[in-house]
Amino acid sequence: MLDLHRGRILREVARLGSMTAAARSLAYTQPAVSHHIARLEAEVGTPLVVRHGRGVRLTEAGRVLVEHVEDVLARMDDAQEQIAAIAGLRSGRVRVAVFPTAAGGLLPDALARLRERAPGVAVTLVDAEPPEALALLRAGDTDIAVVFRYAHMPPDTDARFREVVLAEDPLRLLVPAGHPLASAERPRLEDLAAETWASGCARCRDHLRWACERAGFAPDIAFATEDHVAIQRLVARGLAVTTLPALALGLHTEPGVAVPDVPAVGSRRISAVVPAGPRPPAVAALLDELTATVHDATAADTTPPGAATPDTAPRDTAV
Amino acid sequence: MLDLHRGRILREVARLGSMTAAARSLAYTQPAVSHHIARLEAEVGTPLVVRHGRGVRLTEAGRVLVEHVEDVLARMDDAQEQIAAIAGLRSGRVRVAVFPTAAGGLLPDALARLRERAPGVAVTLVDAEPPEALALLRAGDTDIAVVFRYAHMPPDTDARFREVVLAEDPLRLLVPAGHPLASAERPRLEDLAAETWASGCARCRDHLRWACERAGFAPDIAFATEDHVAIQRLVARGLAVTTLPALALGLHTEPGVAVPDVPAVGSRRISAVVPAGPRPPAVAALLDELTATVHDATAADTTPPGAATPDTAPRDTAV
DNA sequence: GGCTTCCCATAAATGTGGTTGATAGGTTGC
DNA sequence: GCAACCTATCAACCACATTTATGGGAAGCC
Repeated sequence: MLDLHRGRILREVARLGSMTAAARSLAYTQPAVSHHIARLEAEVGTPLVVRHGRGVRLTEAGRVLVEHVEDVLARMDDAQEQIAAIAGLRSGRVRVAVFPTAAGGLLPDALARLRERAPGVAVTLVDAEPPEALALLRAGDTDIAVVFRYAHMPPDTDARFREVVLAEDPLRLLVPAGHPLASAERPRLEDLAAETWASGCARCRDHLRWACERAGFAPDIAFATEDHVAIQRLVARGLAVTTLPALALGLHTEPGVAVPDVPAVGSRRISAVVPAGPRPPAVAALLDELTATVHDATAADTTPPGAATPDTAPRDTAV
Repeated sequence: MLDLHRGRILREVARLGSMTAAARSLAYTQPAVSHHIARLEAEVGTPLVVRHGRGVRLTEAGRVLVEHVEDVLARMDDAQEQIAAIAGLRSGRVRVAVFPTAAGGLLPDALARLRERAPGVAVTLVDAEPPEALALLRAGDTDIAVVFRYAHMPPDTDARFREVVLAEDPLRLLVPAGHPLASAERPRLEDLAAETWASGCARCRDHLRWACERAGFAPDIAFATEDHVAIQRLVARGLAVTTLPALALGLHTEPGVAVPDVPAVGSRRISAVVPAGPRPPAVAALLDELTATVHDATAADTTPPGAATPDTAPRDTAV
């Protein structure tokens, strides 16, 4: 059996062309290196190096061996790295800051999967709207920020972080059951413009205004609440119409509201933002489970036909 | 650095599901195996096995490591096999630099024999006059230099190399057919001195001048060409006389030239020069076949009675 | 050519690490 | 609850790797 330790010494001899230099490089004495090479040669039964001027050159057999050793050493490094990742999952910690809807609609499933895969990882979760979540991330007070961004909002480019796109969350139109729009195949603009609107958080309101403006009217927004149950109940009572992300709709659908079978009226992009650079194993694992969760969910879910996953597999992009 | 030896022990533990069984299988004691696993775990910083009923099971980290170890062990076996192939002449490479006459008169037969004995050995051949061949050898750009040396040339003593004498190549006198000297049993000095001479390479010319001077005259050298066919044709046309090594004469004998049955007018020593020290198997094999080739050739060949192999069997001597 | 410098090979002494044998603790199955 | 079996730990022994010391050679530089 060839000893990898000796193989590494041979590699160093090959690289430096001298046993003495290899000894220096490896913090050995020269006779130690000499001895190891001799042992290696005895084991394989053929010369591996020949003296050449000052120093030594490899024979063909030596070159062949070094080539294999190179690959093997790289492979062992891989193994060690992989094990370190697993070891990290044994005692890791992840802090997640996540906007409320995802805290209910995405994280529980992802965390359950993580618990199964890495029971030792301790997860703490705080809910925070995207700006606050990113602030926490910048301050180093969270490891992952799960955020969303509407199309009209500019992506802030901060090279210190990476955005992993998780899903496109389509916006559905919500009207009271029995409302004329409930059965309309294509809502007419003037009908929408005549409605009273309810809306959620500040960013959602901004988006609603932006989208309506682009369509050619200014919505009459009479109600504003971040609670998606409350907002649905306002609709159910016939007080307003609204738009709601499919994710929120999946958490709770109030009786008395109708979701017209019309194309999505827009969408928001849900992403996980993490610090750039190497990720601690626990963080990488939770990211994995997050992407896997949304992938499984959208694959199984046929209700929201506009609910499109990103065209390509979730990939890292500069924020 | 992960020790492959321990990796193999872990593999056996994984295979058999028990340290005791692995110890039996590897002819170790149980504590030895236990100790090795513990060391391995200390090195990677995470448990690799967990007790499970009677025996042990691998953790995920353990499974990952075993997987890598399997591949690495296979790879090391490949390496050993490949080296064994080189050592066993089933593979390998030899580079030969050889002077032109020997490239035609010696190498083809020797290489054919080598091919038969070691079909896997790849040979590359370049022709080079002795000084260039030795330069290639010194630079490490060839494994064997086949060279010749006239008696008047001093052997250069370079302890880094070994000279294996292959043959003494006698110089034959060549005259036009029908020439008075063609039938002379002993050419008279004044007849030779009166002739016009042709000669080959620079070293051959030097030797001709040196030999003639020793005999007591200065030759009139009118023609110089390294091509031994050209030189023979000059003789055949009656333009000159010359000397030619028997080896060259064996390659081609031009109609119209006569080789007087007189003692050889000198000789050159043909040698193979190789780096001192242990020889790669393929190099040693080609050296063998070279000596065997000249031995067989001179044994079978009765035409040049003066063509003497060295008194002793070819042996290594410092150049 | 003689000198210095650098490199490899070998031999003996030393220290670290592997192996062994004995033993204790824990789990399974009857 | 007992017996069988397996792993963990400890101390002693042994082997091997490494070091220190030394000699021989080759390369480069006056």
